[in-house]
Amino acid sequence: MAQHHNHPHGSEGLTSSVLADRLRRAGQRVTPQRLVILGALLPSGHLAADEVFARVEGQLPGVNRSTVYRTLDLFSELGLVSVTDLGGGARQYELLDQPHHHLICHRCGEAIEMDDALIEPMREAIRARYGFAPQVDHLALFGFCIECQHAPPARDGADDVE
Amino acid sequence: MAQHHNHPHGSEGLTSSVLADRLRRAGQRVTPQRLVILGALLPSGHLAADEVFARVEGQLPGVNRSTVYRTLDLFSELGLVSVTDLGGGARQYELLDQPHHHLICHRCGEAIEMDDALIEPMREAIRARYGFAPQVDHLALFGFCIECQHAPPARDGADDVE
DNA sequence: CACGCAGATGCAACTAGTTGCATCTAAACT
DNA sequence: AGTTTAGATGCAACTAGTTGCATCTGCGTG
Repeated sequence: MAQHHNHPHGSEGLTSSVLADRLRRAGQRVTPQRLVILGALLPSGHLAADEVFARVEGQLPGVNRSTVYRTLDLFSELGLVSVTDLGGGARQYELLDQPHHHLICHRCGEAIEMDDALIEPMREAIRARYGFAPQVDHLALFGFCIECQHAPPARDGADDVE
Repeated sequence: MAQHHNHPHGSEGLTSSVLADRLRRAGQRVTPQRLVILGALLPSGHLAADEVFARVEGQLPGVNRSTVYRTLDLFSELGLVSVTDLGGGARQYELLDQPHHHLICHRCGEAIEMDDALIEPMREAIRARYGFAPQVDHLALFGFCIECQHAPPARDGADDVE
């Protein structure tokens, strides 16, 4: 019900120029393609690579799909965007501001938003134990929601669960 | 009884018939394809869908790739196998016995094996807070390993890391 | 402000994964 | 055993994502 029009973990404070700076500081080149792709991600929440491509092509005809993929990949490695498989066929890309996470029900498909505080201890523990610095900004954990936990493992017949 | 002699998180104790039972108990049909696919996963660790397909086809000529995908998908939902994107192009499927996890370096690609104990608290917290039962048996977390943490974000030029 | 070149892009062919539909079959019920 | 049917499979066309290579360009250097 409560559809948040201002998405709760958006990127309100970010602008293209700030992002260009982040690119430059990371030792990466600032190209028109990269700026437009970044711009395409600014307004909304999750976007599939194809949706990004569509927006980008509108602004910069001739860009190639592989450039979009490669750039999204780069941004993900730079920690600028998160890549998440929400189980809906295509991975979802999102400009990263506030870390947030999803719990996705294998049975009914419901996605619950999860507080980052719940994974912070794990981050710490990993850092302490392995010296590894995890970038866990957008986790998708699959499992069963409270309603489906005791229901039979139906898949798309989707009996009377609602 | 030794827990594991060969691979550290294998499925030594499992046999086809046990797995067939698990299928049946879950209200799923037991078909030759499913048994062969299960069997293909028995011996080794990670397997890409395509490798599974190759093995299956050897035993049961005529099986279709989509059957393999659909079946692996089903098994994952039943909690029989884990699906993990290790960043190497194709997702890795593995018969699930001991939960285990990987820390993968964005820069050098190294994969560290992570103790399940580090994520158990998160599981608990999620259960307690949301009533959601997460199935986190094979997590892949990306980030930077201790060596690469202070190195420049090079990708495949792979300059002289020390 | 021209030059050089590491690195970014475009292109095309490829691999990986998904889906709608017709047919077939496991298993429930006579 | 024979019948029935929900659900599994095969097929084919499709979407999603990757990669090698030739060309182009951002940006550091003189």
